[in-house]
Amino acid sequence: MDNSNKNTAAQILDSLTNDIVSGEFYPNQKLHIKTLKEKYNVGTSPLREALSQLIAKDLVISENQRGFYVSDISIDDLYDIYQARAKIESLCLDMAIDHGDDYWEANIIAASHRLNKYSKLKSIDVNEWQNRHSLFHDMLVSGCKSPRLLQIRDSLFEKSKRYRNLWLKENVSDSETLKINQSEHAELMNLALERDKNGISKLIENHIMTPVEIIKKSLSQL
Amino acid sequence: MDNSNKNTAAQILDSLTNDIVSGEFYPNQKLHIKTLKEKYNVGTSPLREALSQLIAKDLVISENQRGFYVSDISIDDLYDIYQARAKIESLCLDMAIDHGDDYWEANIIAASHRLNKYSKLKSIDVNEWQNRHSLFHDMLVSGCKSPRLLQIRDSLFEKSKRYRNLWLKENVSDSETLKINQSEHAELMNLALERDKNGISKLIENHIMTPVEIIKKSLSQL
DNA sequence: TAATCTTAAAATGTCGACATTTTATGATTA
DNA sequence: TAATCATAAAATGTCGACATTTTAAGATTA
Repeated sequence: MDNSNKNTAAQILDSLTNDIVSGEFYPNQKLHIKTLKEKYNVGTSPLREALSQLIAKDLVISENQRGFYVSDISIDDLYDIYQARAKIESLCLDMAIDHGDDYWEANIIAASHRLNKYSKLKSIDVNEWQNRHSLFHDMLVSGCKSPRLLQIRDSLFEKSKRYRNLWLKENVSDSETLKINQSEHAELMNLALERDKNGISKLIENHIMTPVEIIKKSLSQL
Repeated sequence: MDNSNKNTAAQILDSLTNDIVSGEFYPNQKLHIKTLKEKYNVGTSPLREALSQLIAKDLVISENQRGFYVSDISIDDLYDIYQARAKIESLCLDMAIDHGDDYWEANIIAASHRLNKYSKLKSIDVNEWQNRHSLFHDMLVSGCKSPRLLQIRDSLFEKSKRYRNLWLKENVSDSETLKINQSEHAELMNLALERDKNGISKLIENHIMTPVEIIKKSLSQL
């Protein structure tokens, strides 16, 4: 959050990550050291350190003496990422139902309320809606109490953003999709509070996999 | 494998990773730039690039202007890592049972045979046993066909190695533990071939969690 | 024309130097 | 004595330079 306490490398890491995930840099695009140095106004060392972290996060690849490239995307990978996300989310919910307490329940209800209220507005700011949407799902899984699984969940979500943003560029938020989503969210909350593992598992996997077919279409048009 | 094609940064990354995972560097140990430069005979840049990748992999942490440290370990984290491993392994097996074909089955049978034969020897090289053991489990999950999940599995396994090596330093391989393991391995194979999802799920989770209590004891003695 | 070779330009990866910050040491004060 | 402060030593993070490799362009040959 507060960049003043970060070194240059950590700051560029944020910018670079964002520029890749948002789609400003295309899949497979060459990342020229010189260009990046000028763009972010930094020297060689912190830039290469940031790129090194992105290698470990699979957002960038490098070949010796041939430089850095944005990781490629593919339909296979799209499907794999989303399926992994669906399975991990389901796993987290399963564990959350085992360990969630009254506070967990209360947080879900509160987040659901905030999402609901906003979804009914006439004019919707997509960013704000996404914030509330993410927070609702975060609350559901928060009960699982496993830092590592939540971390894995986050990193998969970050990777999936690349595909989603690609899709969002062409499709503005569809109000019909939004309503389907809303009824699913209500159902997710109920199943969580009723501690229905099987029910929530099936629903969440479908919920997460929903955009895949649409994104797949956008992808194959490129 | 072949370092000749890797740049210095990638080479040190391997060495550093190994030295941390094997326990040569202790948890929380300060990693002085100067010392490391001398130890690995390299300059600042590739060293810091390697450390940057280790940050992304959670094996190293850094504070601005205060340098690099080996990540800490804890009983909570030990438990979290192993539980995440158990759940992911179970998930992979579940998917493998869905997608595994004749080749998958054959590979399991072959790997099981190699592990079995070696386990019955009078004098056992722990390294060789571990290779065959890992390969057996690799074959079981290989049917899941999800690169991302398998990658997550690998990275969790790497993290768990730190704890296991800590434990191995004090406990030499116990032949009794080994025999229990062997019967579990046979049972795992049968359940896989019989496509018994529920059975294999329970067994694999127990199988993976077995060492946790023992490691926990070693840890609390430090 | 197409393919190969040569040469120039561009880009990468590594190093050591340096400014800045942190840490350790010893002096000063209450 | 204990605590605070000042100073010196050590360590970090960033930069620009440079050697090496790759890429591009043009010349040569079949």
